Amino acid sequence: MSSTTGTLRVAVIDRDGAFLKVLGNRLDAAGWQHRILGGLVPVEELVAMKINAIVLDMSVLPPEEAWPFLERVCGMLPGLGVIVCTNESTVAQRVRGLRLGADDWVGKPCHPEEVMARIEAVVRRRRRQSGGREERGPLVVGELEIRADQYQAFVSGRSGDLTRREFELLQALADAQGSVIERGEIYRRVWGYEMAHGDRSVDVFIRKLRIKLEQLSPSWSYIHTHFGIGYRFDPEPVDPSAEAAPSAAAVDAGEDAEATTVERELEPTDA
Amino acid sequence: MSSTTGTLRVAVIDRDGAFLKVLGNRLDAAGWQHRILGGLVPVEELVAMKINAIVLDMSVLPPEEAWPFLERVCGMLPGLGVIVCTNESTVAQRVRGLRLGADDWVGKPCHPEEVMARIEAVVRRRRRQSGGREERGPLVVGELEIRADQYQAFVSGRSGDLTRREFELLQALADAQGSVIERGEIYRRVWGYEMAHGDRSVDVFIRKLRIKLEQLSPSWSYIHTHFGIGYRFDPEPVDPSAEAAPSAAAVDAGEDAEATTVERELEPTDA
DNA sequence: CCGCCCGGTAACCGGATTTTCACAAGCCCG
DNA sequence: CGGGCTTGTGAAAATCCGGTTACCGGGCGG
Repeated sequence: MSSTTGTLRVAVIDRDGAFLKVLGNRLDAAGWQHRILGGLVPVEELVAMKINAIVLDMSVLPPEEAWPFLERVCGMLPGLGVIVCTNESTVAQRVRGLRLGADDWVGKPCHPEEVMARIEAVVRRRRRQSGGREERGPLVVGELEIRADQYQAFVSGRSGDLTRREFELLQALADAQGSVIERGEIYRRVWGYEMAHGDRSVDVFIRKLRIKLEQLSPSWSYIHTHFGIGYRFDPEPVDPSAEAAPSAAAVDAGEDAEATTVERELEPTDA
Repeated sequence: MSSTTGTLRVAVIDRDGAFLKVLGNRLDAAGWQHRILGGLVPVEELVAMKINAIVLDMSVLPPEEAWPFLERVCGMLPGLGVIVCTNESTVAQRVRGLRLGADDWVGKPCHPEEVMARIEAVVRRRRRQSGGREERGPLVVGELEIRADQYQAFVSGRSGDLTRREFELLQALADAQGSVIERGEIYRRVWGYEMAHGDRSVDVFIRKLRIKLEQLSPSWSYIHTHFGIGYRFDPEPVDPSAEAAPSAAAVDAGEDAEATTVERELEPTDA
């Protein structure tokens, strides 16, 4: 379950040193990003933080501000998971908090692991209902537009006709923005399990993808090979002068001009 | 806040008479429909009940069945709010339950009002993203008019004679406006629970729907297949010329010739 | 009790996609 | 400059997928 959660961004509004310390450690251990806030924070700041959830101790807020703050937060950030984690409380207070929009209410003292499990539960539910993918705006790199909601890449509205695997591969590469990924890692991310020794699937799909990307956007080069390591995704304009002459020689040596991608402007050179 | 909740359907699996009585009263008072279940219930039955949330006392289940049951319920009904409400429990148990998919875990004794507030909180998370469109006006796409209040689609007043499932499928597709939806997601939205591996129901109903939509509005194409992924709903006028004269298509291929792969062996054809 | 409607399942088929192979081409290092 | 290992290529072989049709069984109204 937790594996599906991925990395979360959490804000904690509290002042209880011991609790903060131990919770902080756990959050770090889980790889979640977190930020401690000492008290009342403008809601706009929370918005800017792009967090998935907030853990709030009502008692650190000035009493007359606590409820309005909770209401404001829940109202302004409907997608945010709100877990109130506070000392003793009455049923009425808990009901009030939950009705105001809090997602959960835990009494202190509480185990940080449970707090995290509750955060997960809250975020999980929120994500599920959104159908999994929604806030993933189209990613634009070079001339390419990668649209997760379409499982497809486009250039000026033109579809790349990528198959599912090709698209997932593209996405995995693009997600790494600029860094080299090893084959094994690519395989794990796209295929979902460990690559068998000697499997060339990644290479083959890299090729298919390159072909389709070049058809789509011939003046850019997107996938770069790192010998002995893997591949790197990085859009860069291709330099036309460099390859015009040499490539022409290589190509016309063979016979299969049409089989591969395109008849470029290698023509001009010798024609 | 509670005003937005509307009427909910809740199942309670418990045997604590006093608790059931007082909770039942509150549920009635709130106008929520509820059903008391004495113990282990086949998940299929829960599916058929179309409930929004379930309140579960783990201790009424045989100990070796409790966790698997919780897991099964959460796995099969991802949209269902699951509130575990049980006697004493350890942190580890609560964490386990929450990680297994439970949305909340309350210890007994607890105030029924709080249980209800927690149900609301859980269900609220669920509805938020889905847009809570109750008063969905007739949706018009292409020639089609989708009327939720009639469970039916029309073209210039003529009914499509869609069955309930067909209509729900259409609606689910249309709600996604333009995005590709995976089969599993479609199934989840229309059937309400997790699709079993190898289930072809979606495909078959897509076909039935396509047939009826085509009868209704032959000059439009609404449902598009995305191989290996799912379907996309997007009304577009069908191109009559395309199929009328296939030979013509080949000739005028000039426009998108390079868009698709097209390894054209230019010479063989007429040479 | 009969038949029809509707949802759901099984199976077949053709086409799309993925995997696997064999070999050519490249890169690195000594 | 040559060998050894890595990557690019092309295509065949193996799978996977979706379209379609037939059929089964429950619910319902006559």
